[in-house]
Amino acid sequence: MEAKQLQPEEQLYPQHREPQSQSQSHSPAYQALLRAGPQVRPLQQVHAQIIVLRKYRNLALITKLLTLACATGSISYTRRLFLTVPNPDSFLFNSLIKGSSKFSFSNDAIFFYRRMLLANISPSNYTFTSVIKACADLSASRLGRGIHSHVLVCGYGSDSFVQAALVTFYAKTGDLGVARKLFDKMPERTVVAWNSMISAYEQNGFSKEAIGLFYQMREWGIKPDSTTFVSVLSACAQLGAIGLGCWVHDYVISNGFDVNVVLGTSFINMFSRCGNVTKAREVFDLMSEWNVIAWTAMISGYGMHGYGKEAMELFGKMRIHGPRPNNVTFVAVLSACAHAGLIQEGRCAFGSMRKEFGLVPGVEHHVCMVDMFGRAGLLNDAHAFIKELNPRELTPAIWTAMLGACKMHKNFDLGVEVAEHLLAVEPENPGHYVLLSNIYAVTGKMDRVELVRNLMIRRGLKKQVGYSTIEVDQKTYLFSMGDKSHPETNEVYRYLDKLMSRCREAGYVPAPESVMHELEEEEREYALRYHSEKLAIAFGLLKTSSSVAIRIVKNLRMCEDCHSAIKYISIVSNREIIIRDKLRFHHFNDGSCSCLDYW
DNA sequence: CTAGGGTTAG
Repeated sequence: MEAKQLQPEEQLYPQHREPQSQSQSHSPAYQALLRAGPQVRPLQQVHAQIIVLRKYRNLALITKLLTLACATGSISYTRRLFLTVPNPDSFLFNSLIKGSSKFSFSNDAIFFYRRMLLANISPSNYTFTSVIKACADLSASRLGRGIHSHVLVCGYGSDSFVQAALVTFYAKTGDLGVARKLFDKMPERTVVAWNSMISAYEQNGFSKEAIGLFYQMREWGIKPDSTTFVSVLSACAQLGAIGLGCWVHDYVISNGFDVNVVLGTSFINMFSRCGNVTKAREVFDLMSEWNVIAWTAMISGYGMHGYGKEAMELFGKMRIHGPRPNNVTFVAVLSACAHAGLIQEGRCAFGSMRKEFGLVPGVEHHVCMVDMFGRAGLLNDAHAFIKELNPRELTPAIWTAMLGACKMHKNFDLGVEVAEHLLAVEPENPGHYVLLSNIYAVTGKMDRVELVRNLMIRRGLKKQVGYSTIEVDQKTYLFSMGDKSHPETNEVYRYLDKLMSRCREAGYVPAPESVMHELEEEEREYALRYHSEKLAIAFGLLKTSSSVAIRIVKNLRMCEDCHSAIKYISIVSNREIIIRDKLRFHHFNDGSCSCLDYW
């Protein structure tokens, strides 16, 4: 073995002397471990020396070796090492469980936890925090709840660290209510407890609740930290709440917070998703450290605004100065190409994934490629691309992208064929019914539309409800079609009617009824006039001064008629209107849209 | 001698 070739004494007693305090508190073997750091080969060498020097009964030494082994990412080495320890103590178990849950070896964390119980060693609050995190990461609901009762039996029910971990666990297993109950009953709520609960809401899509809790936290006089802001900014990004997002930015700057790479990336994401990609770039340029996530966030920001050239320029810089792009980076790059019609660049980037970066393209990348060809009207290229794929790679997502292209470029024969295939393999997805009925409607086959609609009803499926949000004075208002719950509903509808008649005077021609058919009964009453984005725009024009842009976030894609109407609204109201739909941004100004009708 | 909870990109 290695150890025979090495000269252990030399390794363990280096030429230079360590500082006194260090050499007093750490044995030479321990120092050797520290020098080796989290790298498998050096660790194995020190391990061999520990065996040669017969120090393998020193549990402190073995514990450090184990945690370092875990940190290398080699869980198999860690496991083998663990099995050689004759009598592990509680310290060793705690370190091991902590390490494996921290480095996402959740199953192993639970395995070690079980071994700990089998060895008759009582778990402590340290043990529980780690093992609960492992359960959270695995969404191991039953196991986690079992461990929760174990926590209570062992008397750690009111430990604030264990409680924070439990809040996160319940949030990740979908029990938001239980998480909130735990949070409410905490004897002392640390900033971490607040962060856990705010993130719990945000991660489950309850952005408004997350922001509400943030305001409550302020009322309680708890100072937020950068982790708080990461979650709050994520919520802002989801809602398009740029007012609050800017407030956070000012707060962070004026309170001298360090904008680390995580917080910086949150700002980039928030500003991009709230429609201000210039500001996102400013944050990017001011950061002092950039990881692959930060680069990807910025590229993706350009992409969703249709700034393909800027996205590719930044990607070019990343290739020279930045870290290795990963699969997510390529999703951002390829979708930027798709939204900007950069076919050649897209092909080239896709080809480089394997050749230059050793990355295997996945479903998401294939979808981007089909989407890119499809949008550009290159249906043959899209189809050819699909035919090149492995049969097992032909997921519904690929066909959905193809179907979208067929609808966009009015290739009905192929579209119907693809849609029927999709209906067969994913009968539970309402989106497919909607697209198929759209295709029938545009060809005037209204009897088929009715057929699809009835099929959908029989199968108990409901179309996703469209809604739009707008932020006024740092408050977010939500509008959906036909919803009249808003106190100023009548005013909004009246104003919208006036607005639309001015648009018609300016030359706007509404789409024919057949194109605008709706699948659900109640929606048929409200014709195209009342799609949610129009309501939100009307509200925004009523409530804001003429100097600010109207910013809307919509959960679905905009329909063609709204897209055309909003161009006219931007003329007659003389306002910049910025809409983020499900896929990308549309900046309307003076009668034209930044997407150049390419969407 | 050794250890502690929460957060980020499509």
